[in-house]
Amino acid sequence: MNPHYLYTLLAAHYGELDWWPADSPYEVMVGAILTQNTAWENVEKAIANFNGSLTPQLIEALPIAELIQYIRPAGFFNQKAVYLKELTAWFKRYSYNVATAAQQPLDALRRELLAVKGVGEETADSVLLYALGLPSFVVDAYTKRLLSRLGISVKPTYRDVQHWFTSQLPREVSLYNNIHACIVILCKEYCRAKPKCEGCPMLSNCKNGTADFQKPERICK
DNA sequence: CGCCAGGGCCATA
DNA sequence: TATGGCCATGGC
Repeated sequence: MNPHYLYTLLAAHYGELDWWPADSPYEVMVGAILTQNTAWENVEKAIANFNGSLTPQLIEALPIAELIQYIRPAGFFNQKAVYLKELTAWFKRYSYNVATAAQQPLDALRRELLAVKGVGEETADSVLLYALGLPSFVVDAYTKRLLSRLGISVKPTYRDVQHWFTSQLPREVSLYNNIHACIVILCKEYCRAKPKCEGCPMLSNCKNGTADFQKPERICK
């Protein structure tokens, strides 16, 4: 199993996606913070509280106590309110303009983001890839779990998993975007902590968490 | 009732 | 550098 083949399998079922459930790049950034260890459905409730007026100007102006009320459904609201303020302050360096920000070198931007309180590796890469459109590969809990269930022996650290993909794939935004998108969509349905395997194109014999992915060769042609 | 969810910070060794 | 406790809501 290699990343190219894995992607072939995923794309065969989910196609070419241009993904991240948000209406604007800034909403991607907000979603990336709010979804930290949180069910996406709760993030949607929080974002809906802004009634379509979720802008960096609003978050900048909003007192923390009020911001907390907006994002309450997403949990961890005391810290996340601060994190949203911090990330928004970072974005302001580029006049709240993703095209301006994206002109900077990728590695410099990544270091900047990692220096923002509340932004770790996954959040940084999500912002770079899905908000700025830069080729930074995103690794999340689903990605690690998928590789584990596939029986792929990679040390489950962010760097090692990321390297497993990027060292063997072309450095392309659309490819990075689609791989992570397919993994999230597949895993939301079938690769939770307690897997639900009926109908999964890649799983078989899942019994109460001990399940493993079927040899993909036997599933996809 | 308990487990889980698209992490990250901070204290400690 | 590598663990462990902590943060909090809502769905099941």
